[in-house]
Amino acid sequence: MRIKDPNKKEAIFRAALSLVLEVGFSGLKISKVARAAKVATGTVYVYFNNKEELINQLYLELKKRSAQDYVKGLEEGQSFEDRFDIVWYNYLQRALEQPEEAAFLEQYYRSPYLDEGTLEATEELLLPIFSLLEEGQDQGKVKNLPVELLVAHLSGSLNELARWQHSGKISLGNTLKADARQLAWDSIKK
Amino acid sequence: MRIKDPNKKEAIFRAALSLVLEVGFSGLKISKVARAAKVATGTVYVYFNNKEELINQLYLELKKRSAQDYVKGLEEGQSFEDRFDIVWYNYLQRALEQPEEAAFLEQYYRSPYLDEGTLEATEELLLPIFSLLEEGQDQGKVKNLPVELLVAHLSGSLNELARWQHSGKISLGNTLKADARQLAWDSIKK
Amino acid sequence: MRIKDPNKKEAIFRAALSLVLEVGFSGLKISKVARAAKVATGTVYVYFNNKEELINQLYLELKKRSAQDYVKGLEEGQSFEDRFDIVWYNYLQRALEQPEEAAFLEQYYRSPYLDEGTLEATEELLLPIFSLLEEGQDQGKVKNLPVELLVAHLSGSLNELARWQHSGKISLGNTLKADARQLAWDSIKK
Amino acid sequence: MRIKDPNKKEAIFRAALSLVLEVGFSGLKISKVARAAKVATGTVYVYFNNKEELINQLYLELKKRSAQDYVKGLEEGQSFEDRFDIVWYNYLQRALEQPEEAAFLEQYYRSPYLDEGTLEATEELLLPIFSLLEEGQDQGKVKNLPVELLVAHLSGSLNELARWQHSGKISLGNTLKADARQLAWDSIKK
DNA sequence: TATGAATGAGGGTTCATTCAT
DNA sequence: GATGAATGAACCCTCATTCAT
Repeated sequence: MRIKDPNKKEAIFRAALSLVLEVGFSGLKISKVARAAKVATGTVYVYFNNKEELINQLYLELKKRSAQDYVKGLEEGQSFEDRFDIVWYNYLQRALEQPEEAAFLEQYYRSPYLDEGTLEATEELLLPIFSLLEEGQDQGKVKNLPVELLVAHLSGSLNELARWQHSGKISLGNTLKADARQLAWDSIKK
Repeated sequence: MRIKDPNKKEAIFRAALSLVLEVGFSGLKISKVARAAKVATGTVYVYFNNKEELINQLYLELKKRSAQDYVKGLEEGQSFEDRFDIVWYNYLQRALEQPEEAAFLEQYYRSPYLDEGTLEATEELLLPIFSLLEEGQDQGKVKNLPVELLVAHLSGSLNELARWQHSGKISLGNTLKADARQLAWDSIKK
Repeated sequence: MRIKDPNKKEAIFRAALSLVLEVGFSGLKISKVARAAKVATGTVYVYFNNKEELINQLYLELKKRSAQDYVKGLEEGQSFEDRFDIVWYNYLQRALEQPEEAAFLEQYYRSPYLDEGTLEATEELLLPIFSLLEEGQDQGKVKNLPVELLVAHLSGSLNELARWQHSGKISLGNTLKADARQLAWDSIKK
Repeated sequence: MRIKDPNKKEAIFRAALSLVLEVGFSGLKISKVARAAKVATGTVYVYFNNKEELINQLYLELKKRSAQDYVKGLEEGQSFEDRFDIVWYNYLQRALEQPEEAAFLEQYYRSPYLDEGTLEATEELLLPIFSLLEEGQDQGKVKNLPVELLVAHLSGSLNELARWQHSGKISLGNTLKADARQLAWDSIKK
């Protein structure tokens, strides 16, 4: 018996992701995914039981990878301000570099494929960010508002910046990124 | 002879909108829209040549209505701060009251129905908001950053707040709304 | 009560006929017929109970008109040869001048609208032609073959000539018409 | 892996043909074709991109097959009269045996599916018949008229005979066939 | 009678999924 | 496991017919 090829699963993920950016969620056809991944249609069903499972597994995968990215570079002994900066830049960086991801997630949340269980499984992935902000509050550096409010505010701003950049309405060079970070910081700082 | 019933067009709009929130864009079937609007399938085609046209007209309609809402209550002689407040609250209010609208717009931008021409037709609708911020900059009250950056930041934050409220992750009472407005204000003020 | 307008019925007939030539039988939509006849869709149903009836009445009408045309100019005292000539030319003339009619009839015979009763009602219309050939046989001028065979042969040839003319594959001037008549005559003459 | 089954394409052709005879061109529904061919609806689309393509490919196929039939039995060294006889009988035979073909072709020429390119592709298929008549003219056996006129006359007559036979208005036994051939021959012979 | 908006059954086509190889 | 032909439910849209005016 041959063994499942992890490269193929990854290729299918990649294909699905790039297709969502290209043709939207409603244009995501299994046959197109297969062609883009250079496998046969039926092969997709070797790795996923059905389209829903493919989409939900892809969601999970994306969330895990992004969560890892957000905390990249965080180390013991860094000041709160430094840690905030790192996370903020990580988040922006990923949003800018992976426009497919945002496209996918936006569509996923509104789609009939959304699975409550899968959703819950990813909630904890943002815990490090919540903790970070609580840490800032404990140090008296961040406004004493519900962290959910702060996270919604910050992530909403960041995602929108990436969207506008992607659609060409703004052009984020290093200066503008720093300006945006300043906006974020000014808003939450005590 | 019966004459075209404007209520029907509106009913179809409403039905389409609420279905997008319910089942997503990819679940938006004309037959379902018709049923929800309490008309026959064919009737939809009396008012719209095809699905694409329905969706684009709905987009235009939503944009126009929201643009009108944003500037509601603005009057001559108000201070910049007051005007900012009004627009900010108007925006939040509409986002909270019309979750279908956000659902529709998010999906529209990613859909194959997106029409460049239709898009352009709505660009000017945000001009009043851009002007307002420029007014604040002229008065030395708002940071001298590209207004696009400011608008992306503010609207991204507001939309995300509405999303989190709608999904139950936060609960925006009057106090929290005021807090959020403070976040916004602190971020852009000079 | 207003009275049915015979001009409208005729206009509908004309519209239907010209549309069949233009778009074929399967492209014959009641709404298009109505538009072409400059009446409202519903008006068609004032004059005909349904599409089938419209088509069958049109068929009958065409058959009657053409049968009248075929014997136009026939008079007492003409020789058989002259009478054959007249009928042959009449038939060709009508086929050439009314390409819509041929288009309609060909499609009608193959269509699900074909009605056995309507068909029978037109059989007698060709009797004069059958009689004419029998007359020729009685005079020893025409081959003693079943007249149906002769009529099929002659009408098939004539219709095809008109078709080729209409499609541009031949160009029937007076000389060629006379040549074709000679072909016909040589074939049936004893 | 299954491979495309050529029998299926042929089965679809057959099904389409017999349906045209049965219910006419406008009654030709892909779903009915599929059922008659004993395949699923979608399978038709494995072999043809759409209805138009099915119809045009069928047209081409029929034309090719009939053109082959017409010259069956022709051999070197046969006299012109023998060759004319063979082709004339071949043509009649096919018309009698394949009434679906005539039904299909008549409708095709009047249909919106008619494709100019496909049409041209079949024009050369009749060349052998044109050549045959020219040969007869060269030998001084056939009237010196445009061969198009002769072909229109002969084929029109033959097709109509087959139609009348099929509709029961005549009954072509061997004697009557010979009579009809004599009609044809008398008409074109010098 | 005349109109054209409204209806809904039905057709062409797509595509998630299955299955024979 | 891999393939892609085969399947058929379901979608968009059309159009004969009806109906309110």
